Amino acid sequence: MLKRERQEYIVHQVNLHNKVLSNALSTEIDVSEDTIRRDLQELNEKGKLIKVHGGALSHSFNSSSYPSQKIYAQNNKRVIAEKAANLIKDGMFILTGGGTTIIALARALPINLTATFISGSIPAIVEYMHHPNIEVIVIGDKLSKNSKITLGADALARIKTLKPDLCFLGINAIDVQHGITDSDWDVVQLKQTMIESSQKVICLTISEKINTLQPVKVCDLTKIDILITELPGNHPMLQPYIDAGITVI
Amino acid sequence: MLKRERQEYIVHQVNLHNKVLSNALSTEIDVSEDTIRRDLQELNEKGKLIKVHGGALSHSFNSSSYPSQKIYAQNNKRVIAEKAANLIKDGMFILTGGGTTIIALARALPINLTATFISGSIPAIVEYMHHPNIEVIVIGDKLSKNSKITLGADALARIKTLKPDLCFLGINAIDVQHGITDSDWDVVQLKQTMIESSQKVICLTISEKINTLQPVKVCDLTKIDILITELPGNHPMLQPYIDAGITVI
DNA sequence: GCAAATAATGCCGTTTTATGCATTTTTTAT
DNA sequence: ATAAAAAATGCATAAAACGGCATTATTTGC
Repeated sequence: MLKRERQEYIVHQVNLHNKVLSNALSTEIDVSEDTIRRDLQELNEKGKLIKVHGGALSHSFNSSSYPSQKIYAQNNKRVIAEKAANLIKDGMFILTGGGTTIIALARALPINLTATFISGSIPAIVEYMHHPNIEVIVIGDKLSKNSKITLGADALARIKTLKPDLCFLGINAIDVQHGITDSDWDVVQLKQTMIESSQKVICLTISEKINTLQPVKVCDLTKIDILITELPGNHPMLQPYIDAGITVI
Repeated sequence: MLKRERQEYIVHQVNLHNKVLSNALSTEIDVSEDTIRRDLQELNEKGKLIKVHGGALSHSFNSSSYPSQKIYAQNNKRVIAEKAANLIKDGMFILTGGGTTIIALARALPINLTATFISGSIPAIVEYMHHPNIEVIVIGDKLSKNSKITLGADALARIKTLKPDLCFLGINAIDVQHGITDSDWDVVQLKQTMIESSQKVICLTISEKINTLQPVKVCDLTKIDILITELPGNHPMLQPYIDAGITVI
């Protein structure tokens, strides 16, 4: 079989099955694995496929191009995301909610982080999915169109069975008197369950939402371990929360 | 043998077999390999064939199986997706797997379709999410990086509690003798469970995968209700499946 | 028809390419 | 952590390509 012919065959197989294994191709075409490896290398350089350990993947299936929607107050959220990402260590189990701040966090994660992320937020899951060493556990249930997160009894039940090391929550309103509040009943149910399950609760919010109030109460400040905003931890606006026993970063 | 005559013979052979080997031609026509090489060189310059190390390939072989093949397969999948989309009526409960064909189906859905889609495939969910009147139920579990679908005991258990009207499966190999087969053990478990739960099973595949075999068996043909390919339903290749009692579209 | 010019072909030494094998290094899975 | 699998590296070999050159056909002009 001619080299070119063989390479055409490989590309065809990749496009057909989305992936190929080097050893399978080797026995199939009856050439050494070295030859296959060199073929994959060349085809990879030509951009015809993506070479990975043990085989190759089709370009189309892997490079999922989801339009990364613009995030309001992007810079502030990136600051927050980086502070939050620093708290995550290899091997941790991490539960996250949804919202743009959490997506910013997902994007700020070091590419080689080895951890397990649990979430029902589709946009967040898409981000986690792109990290090779992150295991993703999807919380299933009915998908809420507004928040793009799964909400419902199933999701609650599943979260109750977990004991993650950290829980990251994007919050919509926080106030010394009323604690954390939100606007959507179902989302509040979910957040409450997440808070109860987790060993450590970390709330993320831009300072705009500090000292604001929403109709439905999530929890008191005592349930929160860490609060992250884009402001420096010693900013006067945050002092009341430090006084309430929260670690403010 | 005249030069012109010889070159015409070579072109003829290339068009007939899609490839020729220099040494074969040399012994066949009984001229030196140098002559053959020079012939191939000239024919290559004239665009009659593509010269490669050791011989030559027909132009059609190259162009049909390389860049346009992708578009070709894409078009086929769109044809399949449209046939499949026609089966979906307002109000239905629909369970879908993962894979590129299913994503093509998700994209082919009418924008105002009112139905409930259940899936563990993240790319498919992302598509469903964009339809305002589609309710999405996410099947949760550990996310498989390769297939971008949730796999595991939880997913299986959840699916067993459902009785969807339709189940759309993208399949990787189908054969009259062995039924549907696939390459990944966990994916097979999932597909089996989906098939058992559903009232009607619809398999989607490009015709290239018809009459092919993979190592792990999913189910017999008897479990399938409808088979959709890009070919017309009366194509001779599909007759055996019609004989097996499957509705072929 | 014949000689000169031109083209085609085969041969040969050199260079390039393709491939497999052995060894070391890296990655992956358990 | 450790063992197995795969990748990278270097090397050897064989096949093929290349370019020049000699020989043989073929054409062309007279």
